[in-house]
Amino acid sequence: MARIRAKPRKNPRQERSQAMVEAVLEAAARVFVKEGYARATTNRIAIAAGVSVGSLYQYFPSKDAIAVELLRRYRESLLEIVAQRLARAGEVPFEKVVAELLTMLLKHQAINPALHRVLIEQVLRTGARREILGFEEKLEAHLTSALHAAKSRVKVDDYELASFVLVRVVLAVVHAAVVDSPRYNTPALARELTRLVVGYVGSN
Amino acid sequence: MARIRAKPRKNPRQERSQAMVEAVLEAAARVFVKEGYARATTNRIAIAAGVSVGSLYQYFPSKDAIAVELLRRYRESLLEIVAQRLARAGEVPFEKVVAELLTMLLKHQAINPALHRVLIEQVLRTGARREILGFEEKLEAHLTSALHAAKSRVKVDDYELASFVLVRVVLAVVHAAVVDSPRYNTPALARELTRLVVGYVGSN
Amino acid sequence: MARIRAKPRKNPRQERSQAMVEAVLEAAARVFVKEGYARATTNRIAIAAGVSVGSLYQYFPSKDAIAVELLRRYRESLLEIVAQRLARAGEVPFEKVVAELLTMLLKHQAINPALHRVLIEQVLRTGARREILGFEEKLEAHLTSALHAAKSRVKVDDYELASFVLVRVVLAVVHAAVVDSPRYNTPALARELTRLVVGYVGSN
Amino acid sequence: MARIRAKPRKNPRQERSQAMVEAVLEAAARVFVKEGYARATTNRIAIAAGVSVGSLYQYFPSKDAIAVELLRRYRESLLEIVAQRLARAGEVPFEKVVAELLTMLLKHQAINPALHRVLIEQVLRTGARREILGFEEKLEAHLTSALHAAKSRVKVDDYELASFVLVRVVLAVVHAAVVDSPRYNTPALARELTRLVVGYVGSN
DNA sequence: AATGAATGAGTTTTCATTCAT
DNA sequence: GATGAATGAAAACTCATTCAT
Repeated sequence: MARIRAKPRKNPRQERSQAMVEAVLEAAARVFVKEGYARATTNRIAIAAGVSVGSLYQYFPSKDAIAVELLRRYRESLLEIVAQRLARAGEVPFEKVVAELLTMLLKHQAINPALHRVLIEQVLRTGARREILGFEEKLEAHLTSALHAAKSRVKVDDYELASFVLVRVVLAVVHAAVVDSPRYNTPALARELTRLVVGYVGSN
Repeated sequence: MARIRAKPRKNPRQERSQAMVEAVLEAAARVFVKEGYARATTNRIAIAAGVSVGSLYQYFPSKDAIAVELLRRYRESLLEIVAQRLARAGEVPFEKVVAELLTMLLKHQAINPALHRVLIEQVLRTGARREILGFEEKLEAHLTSALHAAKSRVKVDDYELASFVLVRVVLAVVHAAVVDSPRYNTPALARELTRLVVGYVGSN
Repeated sequence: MARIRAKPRKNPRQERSQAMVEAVLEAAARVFVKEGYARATTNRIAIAAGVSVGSLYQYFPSKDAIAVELLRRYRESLLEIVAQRLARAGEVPFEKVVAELLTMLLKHQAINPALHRVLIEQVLRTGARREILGFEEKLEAHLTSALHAAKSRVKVDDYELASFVLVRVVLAVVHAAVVDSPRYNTPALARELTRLVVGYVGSN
Repeated sequence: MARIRAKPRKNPRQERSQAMVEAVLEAAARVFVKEGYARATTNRIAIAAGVSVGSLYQYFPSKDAIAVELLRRYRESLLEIVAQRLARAGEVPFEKVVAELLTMLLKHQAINPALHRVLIEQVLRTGARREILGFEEKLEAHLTSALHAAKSRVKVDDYELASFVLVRVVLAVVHAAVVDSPRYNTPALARELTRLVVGYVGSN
């Protein structure tokens, strides 16, 4: 009997592995946030993931490696989101891009600052700094490009400095609104931030 | 004739104790920043402070307690500085207050975001959340007052929302400039931020 | 044809765990007696047991827990022995039961008063008092029953008081003979004690 | 002005010292019983005694030394009491001596088995075994003498063995009644024990 | 002599990581 | 590969004892 699948299912091994990796990462994220990095023992993570410690170590060489991967993914997804929106900055009214981006971020679809906070210090101690760091810098680069693309509508002198400021500003407010003060996480905040940003980079 | 001490010697006990507490806190700050919280063992801190572990435990019941105290002091001093400057917001041109404040903060006289970063996650896991938390909220309260005082010159609708945004914005940029990207820690940044803030809260 | 295991192998996990628990308890008993409770560190016990400290803590949450379990077992086994002998008190001549019991105890098959002595003070400070305490009381209950069963041959008024006295008397003398003054641990002592007991509770 | 005291007051120094020693011993007894030997820190004892640790060490070279002295005194006083009563065994009806002695002991004027229990294990680990040990043996010696003195009225064969048994019997029951089961600490118990003892050593 | 802060060796305990099953 | 018991280095913390004041 012929197998019909066009795209043959992934090797069950790999599939299983992948599921395990995901399970561990999700569990780790939960445990890191709930217990803090120090109290999140590998055993606890393994249990939360429904696997054995041994299996955990099959896929991650160390506890830190889990943190690194978590941070990597977190940043990757954020970066992607932001880059996509900014890419349209040349075409669309600047204000709209900003408003959209902020609304998106504040919906914390992909944002988990509590996790981010737990991870950042640990990962900084790791050799993975290189790979991981430069997240804000990458965002800045995207923004600098976007500003250049919208040159005519923008009133900043130093594009890089402005990008630096803007990236930090937006991330900080978004993080704060998502993690510390959810009461401020409203459409009003998005409008306010948009006003701030537009007021800073340029009028129209 | 009895001799009257002009400067009555401080109680040597207290004086010595105080010196010890200070030594431990300073050493802890250094070690926390240099090694990270996890690797900053109480023994290491004690050695760095030039005292014995036992003495350390005489004054701090646990490693966490050191972190809590450090964070408390850090925030207290920052709060004081900011509150002082903001108190003059009614009299002086708004722009000037902002510029002064930012310049001050960026000179990181009293600012040590690296330490702050190390501490924040640890202390959040502690019972001291209550005492420690609410730092940003306090800043916000001061700022809200200042905005009210400068009502006529300010163009915001929601004073509290604006304070929330501004506090986070300024802290984030300042911290980033001090710890992540010292290359941006320039007078230009202070000017830029001033422009951002003034552009946001009001013209004159 | 399927092979049917006559002796289904015990779960290796459990088997191993059990062996470890036993090893730790035995080692702890030795070390407690030899070094005293205070000097019996968990590391010393672990080494004596031929396991790692970590393993020790896998099975016992603390040093005290080891002491508690040791005392529990000690008393359990003693209780069993005594209860068995006393159960026959109704059928057999009283004197014989007493003689047998004493002989048994004095042979210190199951008796280790040195250990008992080391443990008792420590365990009394523990939350385990409840579980552990009441050992003598249980013995008294057994004895009271036995005395009731032998009513006709017994000349005591207050069965409970008599049981209290007898239990303490016998335990004390046996312990003393085993641990303090082994020179008295002779058949003569068993005879003497029997005479004492029989003289006290009843003639025939 | 002449001082009139016939017995000049002790040197104030010595007096003070003596008071301090007593204070420490009393405090230590309390703390040992309440907290157990291990948890009874020298600082706690010093505080309980209302003196400084330094002063404590002025009079006792070590924590163990306190325990040793406490045990020494405890035994000394008990020994004295018992010896006094037993000395009259030749003159007075045996039953009366026993009854008196038991009544006295059970009134726990001078008896503190809880303390005794805490001390014994610790002191056994000390070099002071020699000085301290042999308490029961001394009691036995006194009793053996007393039995000899009352030879005609006594029906035991082996005086030493009988003394061994009796000392342990009485101490155990008294201790139990004082510390474990105060509900049995009644005149009835004294009568019962008297009956036991008299039944054992001899009729009249 | 009295004080109590300082000491640091020695404990208990944890937990990342390994490895026999 | 999966499992989870075993490991032991390393950490937090205690407390008997000392000693400068």
